[in-house]
Amino acid sequence: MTLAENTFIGEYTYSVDSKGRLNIPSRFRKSLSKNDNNTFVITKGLDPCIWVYPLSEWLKIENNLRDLSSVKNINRTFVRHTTRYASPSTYDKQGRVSLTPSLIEYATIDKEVLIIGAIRKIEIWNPAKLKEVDQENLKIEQDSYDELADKITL
Amino acid sequence: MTLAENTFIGEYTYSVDSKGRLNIPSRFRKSLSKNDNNTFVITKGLDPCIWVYPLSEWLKIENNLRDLSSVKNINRTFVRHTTRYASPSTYDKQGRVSLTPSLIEYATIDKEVLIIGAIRKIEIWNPAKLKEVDQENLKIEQDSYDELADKITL
DNA sequence: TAAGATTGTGGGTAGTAGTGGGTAATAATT
DNA sequence: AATTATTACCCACTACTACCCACAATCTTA
Repeated sequence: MTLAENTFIGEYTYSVDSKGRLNIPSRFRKSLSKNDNNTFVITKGLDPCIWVYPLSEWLKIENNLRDLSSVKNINRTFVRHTTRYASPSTYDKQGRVSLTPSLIEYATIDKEVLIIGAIRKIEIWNPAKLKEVDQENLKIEQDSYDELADKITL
Repeated sequence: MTLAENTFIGEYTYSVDSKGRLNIPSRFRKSLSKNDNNTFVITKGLDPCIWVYPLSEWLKIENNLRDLSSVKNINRTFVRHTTRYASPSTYDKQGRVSLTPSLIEYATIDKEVLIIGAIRKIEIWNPAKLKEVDQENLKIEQDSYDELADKITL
C-alpha cells in the first residue's frame, strides 16, 4: 500500500522569490498524477489564501461549471467568480510555479509562505494571516465542529 | 491529460486601441479549436459586457435557438436579442479582433478592459462596471450562491 | 564518513506577447 | 469613374515570461 495519487498532506515553509515563483514541495510533485503533465491550476481560495489544484481535479470543477446555463444570473456570477482568478501553471525544471500579482495581493503574501496539503488541493498562506483566521474560527465554530464529528471518525 | 479545448479561464487587463481593436489573450487563442479557423463570434452579454464565443460553440447556440417556437412571445424576443448584435470576427496576425462601436457603447467600455475566461465563452468588461454589478449581486443572491457552492465541490 | 543525489533558491537570457501606428487593398458613396 | 472611408495586413518597439544554468544545503547511500 502506498499513498494515494493527487492527495496532499503536511505543511512546509517556503519562500516566494522576486519573480513571484514558488517551489512546489517535492512530496507534492511526486504525488501529482502522471496524467497531469506537471500541471496545476492556481486560483483564489474561499479563505484569504491561494488554492492549487492538480489539473485533473480542476477539470472536474470545470465540467460542473460547463453545465450551468448562462440564462440564470446567479449562474453567470458563480462561474465568473470561480474562473476569473484561475490559471494553469506547469512547474519549471526546478519544480516552481509562478503566482500572479493579483493572487499574491489577495492572500497578502510577502515572502515567507506556508504550503499546506489539504487532501484534494494545496493551500498557500501568509503564516500570520492563517494565525488570524484560526483565532477567529476558534471562537465561532465550536457547534458546527461538533456536527462534523458525527460524520468523520478520527 | 491536458487543458480542454474551447475552455477559457483566467483574467487579463488589456486595452482597446483607437481603432477598436482588442487583443485576445494568447492563452485563449491557443485554447481555441483548430476547426474554428481563428474565428470568434462577438455579441452582447446578458450582463452589461461583451461575450465572445468560439465559432463552433456559437453554432451550437444557434441550433438551440432554432428549436424555440416563434409562437411564444418570449421566445421571439429572446432569439431577437441574442442574435441581432452577433457577428463573426477572425483575429488578425497580431491576435486582435475588432469590436463594433455599438457593443463598445453597450458595455460602457473606455480603453482599459477586463477580459475574463468564463469556461464556454470570454467576457469583456469595463472594470468599474463589473465592480458595480458585483456589488449588486452580493446583496441579493447570497442564498442561491451558497446553494450552488454546495452542489459543486470546490 | 565520504561521495553522490536531491531539493530549494537565485539570477541571466532568448523568445514570445501586447501595443501602437503606417500602408495597401477593399468597399462604399457620390 | 473618382473619391472617400473602412478594413485588413505589415512592421516595429517594449515588456514580460519561460527556459536555462548555477549554487548551496540537505538527505541518501555505499
